[in-house]
Amino acid sequence: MEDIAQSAGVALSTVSRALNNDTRISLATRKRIQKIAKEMGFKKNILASGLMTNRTNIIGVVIPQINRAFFSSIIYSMEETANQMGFSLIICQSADSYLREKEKVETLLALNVDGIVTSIAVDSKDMSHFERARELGTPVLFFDRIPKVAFPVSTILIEDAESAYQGTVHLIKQGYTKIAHLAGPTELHIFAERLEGYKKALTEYNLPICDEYIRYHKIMSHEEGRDSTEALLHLKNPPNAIFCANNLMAISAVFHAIDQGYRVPEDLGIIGFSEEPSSALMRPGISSIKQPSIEMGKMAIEMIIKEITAQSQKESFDHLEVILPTQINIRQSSLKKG
Amino acid sequence: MEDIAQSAGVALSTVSRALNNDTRISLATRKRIQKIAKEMGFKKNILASGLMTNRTNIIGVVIPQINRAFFSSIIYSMEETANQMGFSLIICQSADSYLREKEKVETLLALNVDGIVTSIAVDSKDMSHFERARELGTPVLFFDRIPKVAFPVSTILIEDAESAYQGTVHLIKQGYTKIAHLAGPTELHIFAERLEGYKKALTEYNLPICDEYIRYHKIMSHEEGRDSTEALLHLKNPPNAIFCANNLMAISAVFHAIDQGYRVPEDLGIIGFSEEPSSALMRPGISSIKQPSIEMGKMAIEMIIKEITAQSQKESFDHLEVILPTQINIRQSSLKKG
DNA sequence: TTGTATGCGTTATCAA
DNA sequence: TTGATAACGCATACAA
Repeated sequence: MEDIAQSAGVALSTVSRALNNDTRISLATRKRIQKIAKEMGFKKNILASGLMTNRTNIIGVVIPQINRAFFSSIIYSMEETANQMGFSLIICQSADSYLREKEKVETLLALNVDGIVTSIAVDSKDMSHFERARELGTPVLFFDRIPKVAFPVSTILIEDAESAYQGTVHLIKQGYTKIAHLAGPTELHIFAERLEGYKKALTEYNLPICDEYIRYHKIMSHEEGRDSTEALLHLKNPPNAIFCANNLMAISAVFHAIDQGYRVPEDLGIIGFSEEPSSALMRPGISSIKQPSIEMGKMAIEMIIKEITAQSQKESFDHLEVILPTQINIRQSSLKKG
Repeated sequence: MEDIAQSAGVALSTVSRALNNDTRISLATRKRIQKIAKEMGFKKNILASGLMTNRTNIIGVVIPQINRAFFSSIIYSMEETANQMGFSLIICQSADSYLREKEKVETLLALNVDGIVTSIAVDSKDMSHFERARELGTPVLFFDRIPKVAFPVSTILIEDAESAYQGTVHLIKQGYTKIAHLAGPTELHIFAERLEGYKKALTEYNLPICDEYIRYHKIMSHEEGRDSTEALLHLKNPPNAIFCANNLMAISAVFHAIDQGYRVPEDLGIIGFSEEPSSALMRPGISSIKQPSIEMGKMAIEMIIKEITAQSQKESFDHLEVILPTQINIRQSSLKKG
């Protein structure tokens, strides 16, 4: 910057102001200085700038694991949105560990990120790390996996209970009478909700809620899905449909059943929650409740930036609790009636 | 830090040294200061620190698009590795646009990242932005999609040509005689290599290289794969096997062919390059050449950190050109002989 | 082993 | 409208 000042014959502070488009500097010199800066290939040091302004234009993102279709789609959308708005993203994985989540949040705060957007770990014991962020004046936003306890920040969710209800009702209406559920870890709000939606549908249609039809999973991996499907099919009174709390388990269930000689959807109807890119491509196509991951990512970044902006201008900001609708994509795997 | 200094009754600089574990400070006071710092919940401002040290412990990653199985798996592995080594990752998408890639690199440099790890965009015209990084002393590493022109940085590749050759030979040995190729954009080194490997196999086994059997794609999306498969199957002399340069097109090809009444693998054998998580789960299982994405991500981060470390200690560093082996996973989609 | 003083690159304050 | 200078939070050369 000093070189520019010399070259333009002005003071350092003038250069700074000109580059920040400060209207107090005459348009003429502003343009002139900006031109020189460009010629000299000047790029301002955001660290130094951030030291004074307390703004880095970096948003920290903490998610359990990036290489899952839902999260990678969210991150895709977040980065696209952040890019458009002039922000960068530091992305961290908690690996579903409370301790690591906590460390990551500390690191993000040490890096002076402008805000933190997160989907919490399964075993997050308390929210002290996020409270600390708020104390330091760093906005926090939760999406998808939000804390069960109320917390004064914005949240973005989908209609988990309602969607699970709809998915189960769909199975019932297709004529399936014995419906099992591959559940996620119900410590997490979203999976508890999905379980509730499933139960509500059964109750409403006078079907019994049968404990051995409900299986809980921690990782919700292919292996877990396969093993649970195996177990269900070996019951004395096996189910004829399965509602899965994620999509990977649904895929496992479909193809494990087929491998065992069952016909899908005739003998066993299956619907999953959330989609893989290939869900629609494979045969049978996997029915699923599609989460609006693109919208969710976009909205999360837009909301946190709004809060960041409000905060740096010392305006008040009302936290929002957004609930996004899902879309139920019925494919062959649950179409008994065709 | 000043508060700590007061509380400990020492000078600011002593605190700084103690927190950095400088051995010139006696172990006793070091421990004492560190304890006080922890009690006071002190976290050093990495921005301010980076201003002096020129180290941020942030690595910039620029990839075309994050929500693709290969890249999200790489990023997963990179973040895991970076986390272990005390680094954070800023992740940017180029969306396969030269301009955006260039802007992103500029931003990363303005943020004083310690290094840049990247897989270049399809239409990257020149490498001036990466040259600039090098001029500024910021190490650069290319993986997977590397520039065609030589560039004095480390690179990590897989055996593209050899793997494509092996995949094609596999099809030939299964008894397929008319083998098509769904190619990627050959502006990119890796896809040019895959095409060459395919051609080499045909030549070696005295099969003709037939222009209408080779189809080029830019996005390599599901739609492109489906349309190309459709076109191939409508040829007067249609192929009886397809080697695909990515996996999404392979999945599209398999299920489009099945939908059209072809039997896979009997009528049409298909093998893809790179895997989706569900490749092994679906029926037929999709044969594919598995890229070692986890190893690649790990190695990329380890190598760039080595270079960063060498650089900050002003040691010399020899750039490496690593080539990783692939693994060919034969599944039902290409097993004509069973 | 510790303290003092200065610098990193930028923005903000105050004066001109 | 511009300039001089302090300040941001930390690290380091030099002095003690």
